[in-house]
Amino acid sequence: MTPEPFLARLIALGDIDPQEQGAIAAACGPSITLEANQTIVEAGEEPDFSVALLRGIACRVNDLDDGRRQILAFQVPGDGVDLYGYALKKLDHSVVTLTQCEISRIPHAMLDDLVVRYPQLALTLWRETILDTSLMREQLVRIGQRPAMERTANLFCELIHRFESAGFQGGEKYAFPITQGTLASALGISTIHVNRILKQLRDDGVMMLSRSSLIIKDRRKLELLGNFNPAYLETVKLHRTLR
Amino acid sequence: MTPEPFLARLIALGDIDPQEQGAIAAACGPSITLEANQTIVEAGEEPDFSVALLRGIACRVNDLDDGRRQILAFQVPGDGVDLYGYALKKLDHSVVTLTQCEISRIPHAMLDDLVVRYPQLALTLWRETILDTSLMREQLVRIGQRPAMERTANLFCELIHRFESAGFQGGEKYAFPITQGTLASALGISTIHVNRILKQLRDDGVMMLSRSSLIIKDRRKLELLGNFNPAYLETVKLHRTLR
DNA sequence: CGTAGTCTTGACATATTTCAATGTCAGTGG
DNA sequence: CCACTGACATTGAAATATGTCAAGACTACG
Repeated sequence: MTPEPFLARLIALGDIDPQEQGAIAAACGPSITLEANQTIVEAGEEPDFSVALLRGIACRVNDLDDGRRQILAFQVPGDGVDLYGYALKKLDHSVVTLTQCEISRIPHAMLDDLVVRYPQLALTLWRETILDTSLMREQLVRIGQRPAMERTANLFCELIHRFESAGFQGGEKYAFPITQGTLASALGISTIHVNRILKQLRDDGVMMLSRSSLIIKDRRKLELLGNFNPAYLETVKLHRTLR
Repeated sequence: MTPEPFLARLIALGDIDPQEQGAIAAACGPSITLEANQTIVEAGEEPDFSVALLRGIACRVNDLDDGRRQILAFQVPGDGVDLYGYALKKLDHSVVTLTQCEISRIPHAMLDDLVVRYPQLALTLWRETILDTSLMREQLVRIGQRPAMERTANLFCELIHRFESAGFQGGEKYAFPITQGTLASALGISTIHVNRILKQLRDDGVMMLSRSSLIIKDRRKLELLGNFNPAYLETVKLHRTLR
């Protein structure tokens, strides 16, 4: 029942004392397992709970009427995937699983209680939603300013970095059962173009994305190609505390 | 000294009682006037205050080392332009003025006090940052999924909508002293292409963007071209309260 | 063993960028 | 009042990146 990855993340984000940790743990519902390609929460809903991702990869998506889909952000274990729904109530985008996932629900009523009793905790949850926004800003720069190759390489740099922060020390091989079509929705380019870019990365000995694993051959070169600067991922370490 | 537009926005966003309103008003520093193209806060800084925009148009930007610039969001009067800096401390992007602006600073120390004393206010400020994120998500869809014409029309639809919400009932003419180069940075296309799109919109009798004003000839057509659905802007009306 | 989903590749169409030249306008100082 | 300047806008032509279409190959799974 203990939602470790989520707790670990909050502790990394804020100065949470044992009492607060206990309160959070108590607020988290039992772990639920979902298959790949299932909707965790859907745009337009007004759920009375928020969700923490404990295992697996999910993503936030915004769908247009005509079927176009933009992936806004990938989510890794420990992320609060719809905390924004707590402050906002009505969801303006969906969260769906990309692999099998394990999640835990946190009733909004419990959060009401927590934020009133523990201002520091409220601030930390607030910070979690803001860091999420940080990723989205970076995604915006990626899609708005970087050409396809740089864009793709840059995204993989971020993902590797985040996998490591979430505790996967893959070395050079990572489990990554994500289709090229999914990558296309994230990168804002066509599936076929994703394929071409991946081929080039493969041919150039930079990385290989096969069926369900990602193999990094030359991380240095990948970071160069992606013009990657991890500064925005390290902001995590800097934060204010009310104590 | 009263930061009306900002107060008005918070009241619209949350259930703020008179005592809380007074506390916010007291926390806001004197109004400061800035010229166009000045930096309000800069990425990398760790300011000890946050800023509310009272008059004028500003934008959040993320600059790359090599000079590329992505505009993340436009800001209109009433917006809190760097509240995220309160929760995060170290800024990961800059905010710059696009026109002459009037701002007010709110010391973080005051905010510390406010969020501890008034949980409802903390939630409202949190919500303000989240709504900001909503706009960024929409920007992401715009840039990732919409071709240049739709993208441009869609952005103008959003801007008009927000100008109106902020109290400008222009009818068909809006003050909009924004250069095509700025629009290009926001839209993720080249300045020259922006020019071509604007020409087409002009030739088709949809809208005209001249020196410093925006004239909407056929709003219906603009919304059609932009595939505009204002749902995400209306989320504002739905929110939870701790009372 | 077939089927469905994904991946791969090539040829071609289109959108967008880049380059280069010219035009417009507001402000400035003679 | 006029010439000059600098920032911005406009346009065309050529180059490039990316999308679309079509066909075949691979793989997992029933």
